Amino acid sequence: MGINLKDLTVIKPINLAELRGKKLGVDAYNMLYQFLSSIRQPDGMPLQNSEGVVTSHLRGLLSRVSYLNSEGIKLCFVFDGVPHPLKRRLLDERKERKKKAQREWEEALIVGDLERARMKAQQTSILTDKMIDETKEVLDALGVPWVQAPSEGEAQAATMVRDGILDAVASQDFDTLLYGAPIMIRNLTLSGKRKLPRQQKWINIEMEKIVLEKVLEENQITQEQLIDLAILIGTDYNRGIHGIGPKKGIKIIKECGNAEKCLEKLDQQIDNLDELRKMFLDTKIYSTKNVEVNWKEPVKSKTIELLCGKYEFSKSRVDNALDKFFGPGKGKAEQVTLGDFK
DNA sequence: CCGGGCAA
DNA sequence: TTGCCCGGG
Repeated sequence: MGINLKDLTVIKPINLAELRGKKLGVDAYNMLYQFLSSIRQPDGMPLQNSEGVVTSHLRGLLSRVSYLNSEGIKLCFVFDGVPHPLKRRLLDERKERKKKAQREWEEALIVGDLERARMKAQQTSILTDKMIDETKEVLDALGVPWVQAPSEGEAQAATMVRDGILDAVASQDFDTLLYGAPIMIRNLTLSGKRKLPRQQKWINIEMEKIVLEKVLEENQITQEQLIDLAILIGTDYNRGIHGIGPKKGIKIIKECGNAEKCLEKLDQQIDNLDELRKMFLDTKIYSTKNVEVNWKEPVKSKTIELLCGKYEFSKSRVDNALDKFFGPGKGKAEQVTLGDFK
């Protein structure tokens, strides 16, 4: 789930109005996974149609997309392609953790501990290729564009922002900054409330804007140093140096200048250092060039056929969502905000 | 996660 | 209006 760069980032709270008229590249996997894991019943079961086809991801997608669209925010979904081989270790670890969570979910159900059951169920979430295909089909029906990245979606999205095709990348993951996305948006949600795991507490979640240039400026480091720092802390693609977190990491990278010198000083080693850097730095290698994105009106009949027919959503819910693409709110899209968005 | 419904 | 709970498929 990326690295924790929160301590080093300059976070600016942002509201929906500031995003009006903006084109956002959505880290599709990131968003769908959140839906799949959180839209669940008390016992932990996801939503499904009468044939047992899971629909939580589509349920979340419909409300998120329609709402943001009614606010004049244009989304372009960016899907992950083939993961870099160095990610294998992480993916295998995740798979094991999910197996364990599956067992614990079943155990919690037997004991009747619903809260624990739900929590464990969330951890079992696996976004399948089928779900990804279903999502693309629904997006097509809604007229919402999507892009298939050859490798990491975040690299693709970052490139599109740098190329001026999009305004920002929407993701929870700070990796987005490593890929050089000039602007990222976190917590692209509607209601600001979220339940804290294991606790009765609710906290307010605000949308956040993070400008890469400001992060570098604030820490007095270069993009290359940010990447080296992340590698020292540990990324999805490599284990970090034990005892080095954001705090010690920033200190030592500024002191030594680059990862090699840090490693020398710490008498440590990191495999594939150059390959890791290349992946974050030469993003274009891992992105498709000349992609085009177009926003269209939803095809109502197709949307209803899919969501109400195949997935058995209620007609009123789908109608309501579709209205947000046409109804009174549509005018908001025209009130494009000016300025350089920084 | 989010919207609708209903209570305060 | 605001807050909380529930159901969604």
